[in-house]
Amino acid sequence: MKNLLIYAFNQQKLMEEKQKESTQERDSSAEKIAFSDQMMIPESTSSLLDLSTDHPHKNSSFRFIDMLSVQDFANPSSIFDDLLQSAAAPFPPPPPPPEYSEVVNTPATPNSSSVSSSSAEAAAANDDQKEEQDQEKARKQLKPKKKSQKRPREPRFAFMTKSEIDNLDDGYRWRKYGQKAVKNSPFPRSYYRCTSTACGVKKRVERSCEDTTIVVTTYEGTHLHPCPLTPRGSFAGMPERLMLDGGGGSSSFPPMFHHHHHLYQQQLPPQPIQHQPYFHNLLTSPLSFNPNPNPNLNPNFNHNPNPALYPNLVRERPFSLPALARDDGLLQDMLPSKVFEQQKEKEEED
DNA sequence: CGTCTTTGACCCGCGC
DNA sequence: GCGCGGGTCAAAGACG
Repeated sequence: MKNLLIYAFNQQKLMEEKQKESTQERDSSAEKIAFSDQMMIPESTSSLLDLSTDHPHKNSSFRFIDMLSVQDFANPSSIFDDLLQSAAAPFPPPPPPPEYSEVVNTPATPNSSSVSSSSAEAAAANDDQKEEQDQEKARKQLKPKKKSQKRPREPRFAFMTKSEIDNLDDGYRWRKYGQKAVKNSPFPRSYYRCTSTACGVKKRVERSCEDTTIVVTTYEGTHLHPCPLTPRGSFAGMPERLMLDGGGGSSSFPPMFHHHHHLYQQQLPPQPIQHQPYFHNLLTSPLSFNPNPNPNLNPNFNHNPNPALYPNLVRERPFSLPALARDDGLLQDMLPSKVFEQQKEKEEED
């Protein structure tokens, strides 16, 4: 299986940033364009992870979690910890705790009336619902929908994976609850929800229409439970502490990012890594997103790996950024417009 | 029988 | 107001 991790992002931060920009830079048309779909890509994630070469598990049944399981959990911190810190650096509140309230997690929309739509209002809405339910029942047999209760966007993180498998196994159990055709794309977008009760984490999986080997996975929300894996032995040989951390716990993100983070923290460990076949390519992608070259955001991150240190660089088929730039849907949501611009310029030069 | 996928319908936000 | 598109629901069916 080929896997290619490219980046992650916190879209909520983007929303805030977007709003900031829209108010502060309203006069700059160029900026307006730039932020139409801009994302922040913290440096810690601004490189593409290429897991495709020298992989011992060539068969298609290789599971995503297998790849994830090689992480070194001596350092249990998630890459997203850094990622969030990085992304949040210019912005005030860090991502909400698992028991976040809607207020906390409300997007920075000043005129949004949803800010106060937390428990009290929900209770009131419950009373209303009872009455409305009778009416609704009489009217239709549709389920009573919650009124006036806008759901704030959960923090979202997306990454691209070079894989032939759409639904990558990240250690959690997901239930597919929807599938929609994506505009301008022959590939549908699938919607998954974590099967654990009271865990509202969702993910969307979409395949790039330009590079069909690339799967875009967007995680939304925070896992409130440990990683349920796994009866199938995916964590075989994994240290217990790893299981405890397991990508769940405090981190809502795929366990792989722990490893990712770890590698970046070490900037390629000097000693040979046992699991290197999986991950030592991660830093060596020919594609390096770095729209925000601020070393202060994450000093641990080596965003410009030395090719001499990473001999596997450019071993895999180069990621088609122009193709991505033309992609629609999630890809456009996630790729920074600056990347698009740079690619455009490049194309124009050619 | 429980779990999961499929799929059409519905809801809702947004832009025009 | 209307249409469009994204996101979600839930019934029905498949599967082990």
